[in-house]
Amino acid sequence: MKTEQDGFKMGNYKIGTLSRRTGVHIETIRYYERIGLTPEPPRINGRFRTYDAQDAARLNFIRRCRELGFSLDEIRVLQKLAHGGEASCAEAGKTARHQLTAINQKIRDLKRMAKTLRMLTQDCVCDEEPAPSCPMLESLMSG
Amino acid sequence: MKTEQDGFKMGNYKIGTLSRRTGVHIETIRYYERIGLTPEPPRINGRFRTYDAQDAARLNFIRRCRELGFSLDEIRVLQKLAHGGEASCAEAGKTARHQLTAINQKIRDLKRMAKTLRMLTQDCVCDEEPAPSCPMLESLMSG
DNA sequence: ATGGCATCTGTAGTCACTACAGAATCAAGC
DNA sequence: GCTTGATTCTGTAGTGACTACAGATGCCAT
Repeated sequence: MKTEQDGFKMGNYKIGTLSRRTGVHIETIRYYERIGLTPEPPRINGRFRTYDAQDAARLNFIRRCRELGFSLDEIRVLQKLAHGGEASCAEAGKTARHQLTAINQKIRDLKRMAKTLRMLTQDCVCDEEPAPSCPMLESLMSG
Repeated sequence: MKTEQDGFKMGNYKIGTLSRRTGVHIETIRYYERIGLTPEPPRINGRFRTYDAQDAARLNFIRRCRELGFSLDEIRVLQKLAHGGEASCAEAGKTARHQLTAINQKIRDLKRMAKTLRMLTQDCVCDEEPAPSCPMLESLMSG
């Protein structure tokens, strides 16, 4: 039976378990700590980091924000807002809409790139009838 | 009237002019040279780099490829292909189609991100009626 | 001769990780 | 109790594609 000892409280776990539970790499967890995005956790015997459910929740929050394309600096802000009362919500909404605008711009850019690539690869029929020079590469060189 | 002297041939120019003509930053031009993407140009008095129209064409090729999302390593390959005869065209086409696939995947990812953000910011009506906690941040923390 | 650009080299910073090396410690089986 | 393998530790360096200096030198016009 598990008991409290060595500063290891019930329900706490080490970095490997936290990593498995959140899907965030161990090195990334330590990296977040190093840059001050997450707090320094207590240690067992002054050595092994220990985490609890709250740490896992915070890390999941960070992971989901990353999946939405927020930068670590933006996540720093969002984390503060998450504990900041009423005024925070409007701020958070602003940050999110700003991010949405940036993403939409990226989508437009990528669509333009895809369109150009489709045209270039359409011109490039060298698979069927080998030419002395490639129309695609020509186009890239002189376009 | 301009004449040839000090190893500066007619029609050649220095890095600043090349930068202005291609829209590639001076530092980036030197960076490309350092990593061996472009050849080392001759120097005036063993000091100032000199370029000609061919260098400008190569740099424009690189810039256009970058605008299409190719990595510098891919561009290295494409450059070789551009001088490689018939077999090269099929190779170049393959590289381009590969790049197109990657871009389409990125577009899908970004669309998913945008959709989630739209939903989150829709929930977040705090601008109109301030709530004690933000639905968007709640969702990010527990979703 | 002087002032103001342009260019030079070399190094370090950016972002968000990722990948080690080398040491220490833990956990489980015998 | 001992061994073996997994885990964790610290610290540093690498990635990609630049970007930003510092400090020196040189070119050109007035």
